[in-house]
Order: sequence, then C-alpha cells, then structure tokens
Amino acid sequence: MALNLGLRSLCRIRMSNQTNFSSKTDPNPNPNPNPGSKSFNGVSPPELRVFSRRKKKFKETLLETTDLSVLPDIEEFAYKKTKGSVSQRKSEGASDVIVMEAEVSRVQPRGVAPNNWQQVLEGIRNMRSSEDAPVDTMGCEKAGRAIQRLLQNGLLAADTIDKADEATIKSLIYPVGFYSRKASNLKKVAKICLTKYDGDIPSSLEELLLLPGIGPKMAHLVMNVGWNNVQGICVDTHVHRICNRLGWVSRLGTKQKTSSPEETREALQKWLPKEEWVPINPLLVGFGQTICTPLRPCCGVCTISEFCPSAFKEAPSPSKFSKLKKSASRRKP
DNA sequence: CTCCTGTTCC
DNA sequence: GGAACTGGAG
Repeated sequence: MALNLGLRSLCRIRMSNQTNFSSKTDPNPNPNPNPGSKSFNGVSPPELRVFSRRKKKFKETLLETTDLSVLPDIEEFAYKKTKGSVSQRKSEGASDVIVMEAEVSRVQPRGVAPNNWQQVLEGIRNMRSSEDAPVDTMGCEKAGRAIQRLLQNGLLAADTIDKADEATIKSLIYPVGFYSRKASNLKKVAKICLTKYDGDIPSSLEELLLLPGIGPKMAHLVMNVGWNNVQGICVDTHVHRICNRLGWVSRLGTKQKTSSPEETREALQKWLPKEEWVPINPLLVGFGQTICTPLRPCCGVCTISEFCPSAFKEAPSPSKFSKLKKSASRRKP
C-alpha cells in the first residue's frame, strides 16, 4: 500500500522530468531503447544500475519526502543547480532523470537554523537513550492496552469496526481520553475507508485531514510512519512546547513564541533538515514526558540547559506565585 | 475560546 | 477540591 503510492509518485516524477528536464540539458537525449521490457518504472538497464547505487539516498530523500505539488519549482531549482555537474554525472552513466533525482534530494527549504541546534539535538538523544518515556512503550508503533484489546477482538480493520457496536468499541478503548468521541469517530472513519478507500486508509495528507477526528498532528503521523511519505513534521503539544522553550521557532518575522502547533510546524520545517522530520517527534515527545515537562521542567538534570534560553525560568514549585495567581483569577467582576 | 473524559498531581 | 493534561471540533 505504501509502496503503491511511492511507485506512483516515482512514475509521475520520472515522466515530468523526462519531458521537461532532458530537453533543457541535452539536445540529444537517448530515448529509452526498449520501453516496456526489462525496465523498472520506465528505467532501462544502464540507468537502473545507477538507480540501484543511489537507491538508498534516493529512497530516503526523494521518493519518501517529495510533495508532488512543488515539483515545478523543484525542477526549476534543480535545473539551475545542476548546470555545472550535469556533464560529470552523465559521464558516470547517469541519465537526466538520475541527475535530477540526486539534485532534488539536496533541495530543501532552509531558513536560518538556530545556534547549536545539532548539539542540542545530540544532547536530547543522549538523555533519551534509556528509552524510559511513555512514548517508548505506548507510542504509535507499539500497541498500547486499548489497541491490544481492539486487536484481540479483531477490531483493527475497517469492515469489522463498521459492523461492531459503538458501545463495544467504547468499552474496549476505555479509559483512553475522550473514549466516547473516539469510538464514534472510529465508526465514521471505518465507514469512509470501506466505501472510499477499499477498506484501507487514505494515503494523502489532504484526504486524511478530511476524516473526522484527524487533524494535522495525526495526519502527519500517519503519512510519516504509516506511509513512509514525509509531507511535514508531526507537531504535538510536546514538540510545540519544547521548540518554543529552545527558541527554535517564532512567529513569522518576530521573536515571539508560536501560538499553535501548526505555526510551530511551519517554522520548524523552514530550517530543520528533512532527515530529522520524523525522528524529532518521538525524540521530543519522550523528552517532554520525562525532563522538559509542561509544568516544572527538570532543568537541573537537563544536559542542554546551557543552550536553552528558558532554562530555570519557570517556577520550580507552585508556591506563593500560583496562589496569588489563583486568588487573582477568582476575583470576578 | 470551550467542550469532551478520567486520571494524576498538587 | 480543583487545575492540568491529549488533540480535534465547533
């Protein structure tokens, strides 16, 4: 399923490259000598060898990360960028398509990255190496209790969920937060998947967002770990909070904190290299559950506090300050 | 902005 | 006793 999407994207990229790009760079492009036979997605054998060599990088950077809607821009950018290296790459036996793939993999929108971000990330990775955060045992790739119970009852497929009683689902997923709403959304989503997607889940961000109960956070999570097709960063409350504490994101053109996870996602994507877009979520979620907690972060044990503009700036215990705040908020006109 | 829900932490 | 907690809908 994820493979289908990847291959279709690949075909579309190839087709558009072959018509637009090769005519710009090579007045005499070698036509595919034997289209339809011994080819992989229209790539003939010599090209396929190059493709295999670059496969790993290609897979990681282009196939799984390219948003097809930005293709015209990428082609334009890649064309300019490849001018100097095209002949060299081609002498290695690479076709225009392969050159394009290599260059596109370097295309990444880059804003100004914050100072020391790599050290900060490395420090968080070290703090997270014990994998003792809830996300490590209950995260989306593991089966939490509620998922296990659904699984035991055969309720992880669209057709069985569609047939099942909403009250049954409700009791099985209890006591997850908002179990009632989630049970009803699950039924609705199963119906949609069954009628519109042949029992599977949709494979594009836009279609996922149309499902009830699926917002940006879940849609990106599904694209990232379900389809291996990275369209954006999955920003939840932890990623949102920590990025702001670190000063990694700000409102467009200001130094103010971002006010929503969506704003954080856009700001973070401007500079964070794409290879970090998927791992940043479990990394910061676990960090946020154990050390950089929403209330009273443990800056004393945090190894990157020297880089954190917010370190030790939040009240360590809710004493006089919060009591004053409470009494102030109780006074209503 | 509030609501949804039960738990957890103060 | 009650605030904060998830993420999405309205």
